[in-house]
Amino acid sequence: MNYNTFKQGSTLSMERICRAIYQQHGDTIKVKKEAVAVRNLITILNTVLDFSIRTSFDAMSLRDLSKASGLSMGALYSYFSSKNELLDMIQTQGREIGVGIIEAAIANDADPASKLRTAVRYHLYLSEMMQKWFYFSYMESKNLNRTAQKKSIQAELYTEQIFIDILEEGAACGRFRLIHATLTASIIKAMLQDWYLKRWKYKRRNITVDQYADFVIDFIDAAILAV
Amino acid sequence: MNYNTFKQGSTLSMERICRAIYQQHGDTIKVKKEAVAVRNLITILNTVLDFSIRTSFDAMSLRDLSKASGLSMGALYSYFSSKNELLDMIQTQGREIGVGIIEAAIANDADPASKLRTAVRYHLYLSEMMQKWFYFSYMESKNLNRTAQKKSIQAELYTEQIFIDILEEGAACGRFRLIHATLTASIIKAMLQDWYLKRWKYKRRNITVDQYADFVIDFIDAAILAV
DNA sequence: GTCTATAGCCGGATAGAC
DNA sequence: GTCTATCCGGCTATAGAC
Repeated sequence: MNYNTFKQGSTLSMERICRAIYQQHGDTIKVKKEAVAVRNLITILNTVLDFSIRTSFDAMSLRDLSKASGLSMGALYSYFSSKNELLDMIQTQGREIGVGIIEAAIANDADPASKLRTAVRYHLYLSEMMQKWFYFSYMESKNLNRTAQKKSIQAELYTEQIFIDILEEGAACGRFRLIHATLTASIIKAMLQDWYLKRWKYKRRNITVDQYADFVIDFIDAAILAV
Repeated sequence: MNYNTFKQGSTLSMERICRAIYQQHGDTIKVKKEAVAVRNLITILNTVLDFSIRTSFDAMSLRDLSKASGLSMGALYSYFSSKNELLDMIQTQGREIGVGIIEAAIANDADPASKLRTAVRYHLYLSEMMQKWFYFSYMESKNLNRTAQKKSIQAELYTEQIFIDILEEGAACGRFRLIHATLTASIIKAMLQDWYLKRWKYKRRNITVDQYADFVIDFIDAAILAV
């Protein structure tokens, strides 16, 4: 499996995500023609995600968004009822992206070591394909209200748990040397996050996601496989 | 070396840092009595750093800062000439913290493996002691203007280079197995950053910085030491 | 559905009293 | 040195025309 194969086999797309958003927000989105709504949602969200990467959601005024997306202030407000709802919308959807994809990928694998490699690789490929979303989820979670922030924390802990489970399974059957599963999962997550948080660095150095994945997997293998 | 020893031997303190800031900003800081100025700077900076951790610098209004610090708007403006200058001031000072400390710690060590362990440990201890500053440097660097942002990037690459050098030295003399030095340094940095970016997580799990340091060092050793 | 115009508010910054 | 009072620009959000 390499990134191109992964990408071509994936059904994820901005179109799909925005259609999902449209269907889940039938009450607040005032535009009734699905085709129009989805088209504009794609424009809006792409613009917001780009702003977030270049500066931040907070620093983006709705006038900025209006200008950059080509939609008027009035038009924007028929897709969300406040700037904060727009933030929530993207955060919530961002969290759902890929839930299930990694679990499905590792489901049919009996060997913990191979399971771990697959989980790492799929996570990296997913974050490569959906980088803007992952970046936004990480960097813009601070401005959320308390309940939304709790959800964000739970999502972080949930994906970490996937790694903890694999690590404990591997330790139990002697495939991994005895290591602190929770701490190991934490730093694995840190390595995965670095890929989408510091894309500028890896781009500048011409590191591809395949190289990064191979490297991280080798590094983890060396650190935890039983001898 | 453990964290307590490190902490007690360190001369770093809010007082020292603020005195340095006061001396470097003699032109913009209108308050002439050093004792008064330093005392208020400590209050101001502590308040700002706390805001950054709880929400963000952007989300903090100067009225918020005024209320929380107990200083009036007018008083605040005798310590900086604009909100943006306040940001720059903290960023610049934050970057200087600990430059030299890590280099000094590893200077007298001949063995690359031991050098690497020391660099990791000192970096973690330093970021533990100065967590607010490290957090601020990382999270609030996006709002900087272009020149300040370049400096921030250079600082990131500079500390990374320390690790690259150690890794290449160790690979050259056969102490480390052949690994991609730049990528290895990157993920080591990611592990170090996780400590101060996700303090809430480690606190919740009762992981101390000593435990984290021991763990990370062991993990890296296992991954890169030649067999 | 989308636009323009504008209400109403909030935040950064300053002037001048004490 | 520090305060209060105030200016003014830019922001979110809405009203109403097309």
